[in-house]
Amino acid sequence: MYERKIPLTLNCGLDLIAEVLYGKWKIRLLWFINEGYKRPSELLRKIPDASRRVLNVQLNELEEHGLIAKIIYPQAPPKVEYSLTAFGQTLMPVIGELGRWGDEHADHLRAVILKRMEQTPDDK
Amino acid sequence: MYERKIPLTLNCGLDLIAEVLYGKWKIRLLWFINEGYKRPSELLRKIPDASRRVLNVQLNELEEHGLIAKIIYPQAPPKVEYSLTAFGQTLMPVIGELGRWGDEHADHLRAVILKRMEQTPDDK
DNA sequence: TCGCATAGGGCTAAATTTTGCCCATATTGT
DNA sequence: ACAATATGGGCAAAATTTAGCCCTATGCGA
Repeated sequence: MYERKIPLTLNCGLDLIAEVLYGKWKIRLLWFINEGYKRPSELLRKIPDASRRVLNVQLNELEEHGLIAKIIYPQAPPKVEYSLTAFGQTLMPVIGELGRWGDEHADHLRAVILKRMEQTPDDK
Repeated sequence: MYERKIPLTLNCGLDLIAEVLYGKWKIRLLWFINEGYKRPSELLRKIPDASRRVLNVQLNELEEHGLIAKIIYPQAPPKVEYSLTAFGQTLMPVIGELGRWGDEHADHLRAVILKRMEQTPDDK
């Protein structure tokens, strides 16, 4: 694993939630798991832009942070199912708020984001 | 500026809000600006862990995304003040929710985050 | 027996973000 | 004159995250 060189900041609630949600695909993973897509292969199909590797890594992190639970069925080929823990479920309304805000302001957001990118071709 | 090589995903509201909030210090910046810390030097003092450079960069991004407005007073030494735009203000309740969730579950979160880091000294 | 699907981890390279340093401007205080 | 304050951007290096490739294991069907 990667060994951090700059210490984390864990002062307030915003730091703490950031620590568990930062990660390109984490919110999406929680979202789809909540919708009932439980198996890693399903999730990969739902999020085709992500590499299989990162999904695994981020699923592991979500699990270690107690947001999702993993069931390994002792079969071959292997079968694995994730589900939200009670703790993870408490987060869903908050994620719902995030998505709702983004949806409500989708036009404006798309406009400003794209404008920023036009300044230099393919910018961030 | 940095030239992106992997295209952005801007499908749903979650993608869109992520695009404007991703950045180590952005949420904190919005938070403090909302609390009335308007000048860059004040914000830097409130967020001493951040480099002055990034705060500038991220303030610029927040401005270009229409979340904050910048007033430059034609003085010397220069004086600058940021404030939330009406659009930015609509985001504050959502950030409030994030912080509230983090605060409510602070003990649990600190525990699981630290446990993850003990697995290997100084892990992420 | 080859190919596919399922799941996962090691490892390196690439992508992206953040840091830190330097330079520039103008004013006030020492 | 020199230091300090305030703001900001160029630039390269460091830190961190993500992508991609390879290897493992089992069972099913062509």
